[in-house]
Amino acid sequence: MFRKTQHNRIYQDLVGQIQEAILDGRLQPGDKLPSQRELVAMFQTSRASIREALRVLEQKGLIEVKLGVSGGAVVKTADTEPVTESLKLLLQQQQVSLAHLAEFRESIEGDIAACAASRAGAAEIQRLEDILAQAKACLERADALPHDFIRRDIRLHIALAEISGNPIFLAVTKMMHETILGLYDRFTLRDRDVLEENYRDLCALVAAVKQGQPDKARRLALNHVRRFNRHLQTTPQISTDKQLNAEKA
Amino acid sequence: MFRKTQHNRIYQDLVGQIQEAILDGRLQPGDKLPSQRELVAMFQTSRASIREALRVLEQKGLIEVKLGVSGGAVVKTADTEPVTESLKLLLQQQQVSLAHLAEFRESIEGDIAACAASRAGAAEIQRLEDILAQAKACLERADALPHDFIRRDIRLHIALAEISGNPIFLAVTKMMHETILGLYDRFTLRDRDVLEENYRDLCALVAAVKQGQPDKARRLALNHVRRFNRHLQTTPQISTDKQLNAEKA
DNA sequence: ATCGTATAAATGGGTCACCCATTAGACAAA
DNA sequence: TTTGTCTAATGGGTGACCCATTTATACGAT
Repeated sequence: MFRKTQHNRIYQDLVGQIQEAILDGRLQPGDKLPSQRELVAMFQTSRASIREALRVLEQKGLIEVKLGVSGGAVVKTADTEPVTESLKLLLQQQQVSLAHLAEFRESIEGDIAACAASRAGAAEIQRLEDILAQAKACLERADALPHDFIRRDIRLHIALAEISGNPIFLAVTKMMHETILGLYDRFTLRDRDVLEENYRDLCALVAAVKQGQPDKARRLALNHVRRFNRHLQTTPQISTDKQLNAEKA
Repeated sequence: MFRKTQHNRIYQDLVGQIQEAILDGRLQPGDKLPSQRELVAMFQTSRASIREALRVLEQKGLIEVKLGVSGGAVVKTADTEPVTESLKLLLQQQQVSLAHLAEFRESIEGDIAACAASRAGAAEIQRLEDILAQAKACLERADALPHDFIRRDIRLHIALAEISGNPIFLAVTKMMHETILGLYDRFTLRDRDVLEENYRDLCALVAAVKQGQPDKARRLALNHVRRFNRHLQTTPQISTDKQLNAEKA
């Protein structure tokens, strides 16, 4: 029937107006907003309110604020980072288990690989092979940490998501791997055998992408993820701070 | 090699500390943060910095700030809203198309249905059938709007995601449908035929879940999504403000 | 002329002392 | 019991102010 009375907090109004200008295209990426003191004059409000609005716009990923003379708020190009960030928060709050992540990953990684296989050009394939070469170097150098290899592994999956051309795949992939990486410390994934097996999986996957075989790429990616998930399940798990906190309570 | 010197803006430190407390579980949903003036004393900083931090946390969907005595910042329960919000921003900046959403949805909706089919108990099936009954009523009542049916359609998909038992499926499903719903106004999806076809799809899908046939459920869900996506592609699209502005420029 | 250095100016970051509107609860009046 | 009023605590908002960073410019030594 009736709705709650609106408490128009000033900064919300400012955020709305500036956001609208950006989405309308009146403000293009790269454009500089007026200085805070000018905005104070334009909007007839206080600097504190202006700055609260800028903080929110910054958090939304719409602007970037730089320091010093000729600094100020600049409109950013759209990016998946805010989506990734909030997805991560959501997952961390809902106490998502590795099993959940694994199941979800099995659901999409194959399709990402298939998309990438059908859309990759020469430049994209070169990029994948560069990452593969780096990963190989990590395996062969005696002083390289397992962590270094894993970073390349993740970079390759993110590259595949980028090649897929679908920003949702990209955002979700980043979210998954950042979340998994945050859980890595809990696992002692140090077996050289496992890493080398991973590497062979990736080589085969990139080869399928190179040959433009979506179905083969999908199958290989799925097997890769499944094998990886099995390793996670059988690897001893180290307690996290969070769990320790929960036990204390 | 080197990283940019850190400009530890105070509010970022505050956001980090409070966010960490929430993610660690030291602050539970419903818990009240100290008042702004108390936080000033605790963190030895100014109220403006405190408030900038609260604005950011609010934007992240971690807290909610209420007015008046016994008001203040309260830890919120996790929600998909921030993800949806930033995804919508990406969409409006034309970085994500409906085709991207459709592709992503085809990638996971089948697996969600399959999970649900293998995990649904009697109570869950009853719930699905209740929603189906409501949807049927929406089709039969002359005064029901297409919008009402679509809301039931969405609720059924969300229920399936809940039954799947995987919070990532749930979060992603909510995100997808909230985003799609936001775009509905651009489409004239008013054909009764389309809605009834949708309804038959859902009936078959629920039946497969009831019979505990994951593969059949997966196939039906996938066909349902594909057919829906085809309708979106062939339905006349209504221009948005942004496109009108772009044409003017 | 060239190079380095000091200086000035503009910017965002941050603090402080205030004041106002909202709200819950205590309490009095009807 | 109901209604109105007062009070205190809270978040919202403001303006004056100072500081650190950054860039352009002026100026001086070579």
